[in-house]
Amino acid sequence: MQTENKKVSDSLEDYLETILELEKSNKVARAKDIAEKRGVLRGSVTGALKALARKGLINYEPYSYITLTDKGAVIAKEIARRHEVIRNFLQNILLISADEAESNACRMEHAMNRTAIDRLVQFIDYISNCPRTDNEWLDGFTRFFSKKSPKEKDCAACLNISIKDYLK
Amino acid sequence: MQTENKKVSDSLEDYLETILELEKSNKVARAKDIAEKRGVLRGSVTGALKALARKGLINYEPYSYITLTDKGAVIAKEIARRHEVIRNFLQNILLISADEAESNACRMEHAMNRTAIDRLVQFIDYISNCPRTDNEWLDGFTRFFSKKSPKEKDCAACLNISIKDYLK
DNA sequence: GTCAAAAGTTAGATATGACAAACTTTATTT
DNA sequence: AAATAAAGTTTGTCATATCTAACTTTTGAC
Repeated sequence: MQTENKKVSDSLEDYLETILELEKSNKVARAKDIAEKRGVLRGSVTGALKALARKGLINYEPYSYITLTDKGAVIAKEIARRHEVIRNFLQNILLISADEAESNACRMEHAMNRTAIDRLVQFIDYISNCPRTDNEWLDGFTRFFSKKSPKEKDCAACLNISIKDYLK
Repeated sequence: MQTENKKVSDSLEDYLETILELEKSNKVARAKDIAEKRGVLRGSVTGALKALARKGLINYEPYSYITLTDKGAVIAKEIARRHEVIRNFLQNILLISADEAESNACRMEHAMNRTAIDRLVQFIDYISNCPRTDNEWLDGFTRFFSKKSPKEKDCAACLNISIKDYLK
């Protein structure tokens, strides 16, 4: 099977991600479920499946169910990882609503490359582990963008809370 | 002039952004310069210009130079703002190289909506103003992802530096 | 086992966006 | 002002991605 190695389009990346999700929930993916999840018609799915099969990313024969090849699974998991990292950042650090975080992540996952995602992971990790950026700090961000308290309070006192917490 | 109000595609958004940049540097945009900046052929630009004119986003007559309409300028500036916010975040907070920050921002600017961008602006603002997340903290992030010092030092001492700085 | 429904495929249409190459208009050189 | 170069346009082609509607295969109810 001669596989095409050209870049996978955003659309095909989405199909791979959807197939991975269906494999997880249903063992196997069917065209109808892919169409439903992606919000396209069944007819559109067939073309995408042919393209993915040509590239060696899915196991597919007409009228069969669909599974990811090893190569396809690598890409699907990478996209799913990006999605989750971005969603988590938007929702838990930027404190954006779940819906908005989800829809932005869906688009951003195709726009950020590995370098950017990996560094974002480290950034989230750093924020989560550095005592400076603890819950006090995140709560401060909520106040900051809610403008509930336009003037900031005593920052030294705030910092001291974290020192005490850390020393405990 | 009957203008189409459908959503502006990523590609057309890029054209608007490019035209804005050329207006800034050259007063006016010409097809050849747009083609160069966007890395497409001159022939491709003509089609895009027609589409933008149909939507009432640029002033354009065949063989003329190009300027943004008020409506086009609003969109162009919004895209340029997104680009700059994202680039700044990637480069100055995530500490990604200028090149990588730029190329990621180019793609992400189409993927993030206003809600996400506005909150990111506030986040950058908060980081820049909270004494907890000062230069000490950013330096710590560099060490963190460089793994130059796998074990963290005394966090209480580190926090104290910021308190002293803040009280000065 | 038959047959209808569900799932899947095919074919033709539309829309976008880019390319190449020929062609036209505008600008520049002399 | 004519010739030439540069800029802009047109036309035809290609690739992607979707839809609609007709058609085929598979599945499940009976």
